[in-house]
Amino acid sequence: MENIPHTTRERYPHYIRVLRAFKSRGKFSVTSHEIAKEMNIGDTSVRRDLSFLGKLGRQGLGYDVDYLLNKFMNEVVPNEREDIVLCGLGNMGKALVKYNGFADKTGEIVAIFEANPYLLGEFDGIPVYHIKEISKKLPKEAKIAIMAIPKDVVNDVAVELMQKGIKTFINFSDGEIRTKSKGVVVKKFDLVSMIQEAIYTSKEQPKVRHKEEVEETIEPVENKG
Amino acid sequence: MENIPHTTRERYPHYIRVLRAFKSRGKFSVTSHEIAKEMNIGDTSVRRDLSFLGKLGRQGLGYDVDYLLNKFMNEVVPNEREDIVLCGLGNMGKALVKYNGFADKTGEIVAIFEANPYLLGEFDGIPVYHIKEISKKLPKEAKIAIMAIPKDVVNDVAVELMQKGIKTFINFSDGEIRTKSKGVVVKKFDLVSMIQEAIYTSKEQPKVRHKEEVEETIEPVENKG
DNA sequence: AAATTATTGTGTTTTTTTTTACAATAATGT
DNA sequence: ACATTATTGTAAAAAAAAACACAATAATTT
Repeated sequence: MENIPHTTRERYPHYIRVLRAFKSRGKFSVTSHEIAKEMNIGDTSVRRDLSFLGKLGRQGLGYDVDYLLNKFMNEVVPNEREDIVLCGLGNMGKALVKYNGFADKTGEIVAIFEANPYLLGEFDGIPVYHIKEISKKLPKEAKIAIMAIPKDVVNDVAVELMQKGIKTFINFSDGEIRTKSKGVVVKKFDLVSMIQEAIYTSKEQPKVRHKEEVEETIEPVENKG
Repeated sequence: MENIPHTTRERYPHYIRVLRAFKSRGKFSVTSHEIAKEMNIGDTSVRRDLSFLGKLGRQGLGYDVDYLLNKFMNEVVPNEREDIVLCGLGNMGKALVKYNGFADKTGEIVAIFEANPYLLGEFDGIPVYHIKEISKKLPKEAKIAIMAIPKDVVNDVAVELMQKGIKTFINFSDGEIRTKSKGVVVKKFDLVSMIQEAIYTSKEQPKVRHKEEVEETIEPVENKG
């Protein structure tokens, strides 16, 4: 778990996601090629990425989905599990709480801070405190904050959180977190950049690597229901 | 605009974001070093990235923020401007519409499709149609869809959209878009992966490249208000 | 006006990442 | 049981990206 290349580590969370998807489709076994296709990378990269966690596959066969998921959940995720606080319970905040219950996956939202007094109390089982109470109510172990508050207050609130020990911010606000102390990581969620990246990708000429192996991924369109 | 490296192109949207942030702070001029710090990359990378768009800076001085932004808005963005449709007007859908008005930036949400009949009509000035009316009401020029509908229907709706010509999906649903025809790009928004990536980044030992140039970015904490 | 300092743009080198190539192995068909 | 096919894991090569190094140039200081 030490000398794993940066790009590989960045991909690990996405392996978990696609493996879950395979599992939910009822797939028990999966090949590097199938994973690669789903992740838009080469199959050798998949095999190399996985090889850092041991010899997980079976030659000629592929990988067992459950085994792989277990490996990830036991060796990759636990080191990374953290308590999370959410600031802001507007549309975005609510959507994030309900998003897909990541409690079992990467950590848990343990507290919500919100300015509107009518929203205080509890939401989805999580305590909702007033935003002015951060210094009193911030759970000691929390190291991550998700910011979903208006742009004019996001930096001030972030500063307060930093002073209480928050090191990682995921910023859904349209404002910027400018003040950064050492060791603080800010990940900005930016829909505009996201859309533009998607457009770039879609306009890029498909890399015809390998040989002539341009594959149709289209499945017969089954209209259920 | 042709032989620009992949990583550079991926970063361009983020330059726009960072430059906007500098501008809103009242900065007129900016150095590659400052941009680099904000983007967590090296300053040489910044200069090289920008050099693909021409000689934009002034030696000894830096770059003019407005000039740079103009360059991006005129040469990078226009080629990438697209009409967008949104599926789903729940918490996430509403949050996305209100997010930060990207109409002037990367494209515009031109139609919303939603299953709940009480929400039909209009939201934030954008027409809201019933999800069953996609084939009738989908704007012809739309090539991008943002999916914010429940997991059990996201693939079916996506298939319908593909058949009407949508090529790029940004998937906020917790369900997967499995069916993919050729040329279709699906960008999955996954909070779990996002948080895990952020944690990885924050745990990584800071790359002390350059010399001993570990900088404190902390600004004096001014508590306004 | 000369020296100093700051900073770009780019040729070159280094590092990182991806791809190719293939031996090893496992199942399947004949 | 032998050939064929599928697929992993990894060494080696190639490609891509990042960093170094520095000439060129612009402002500022002395």
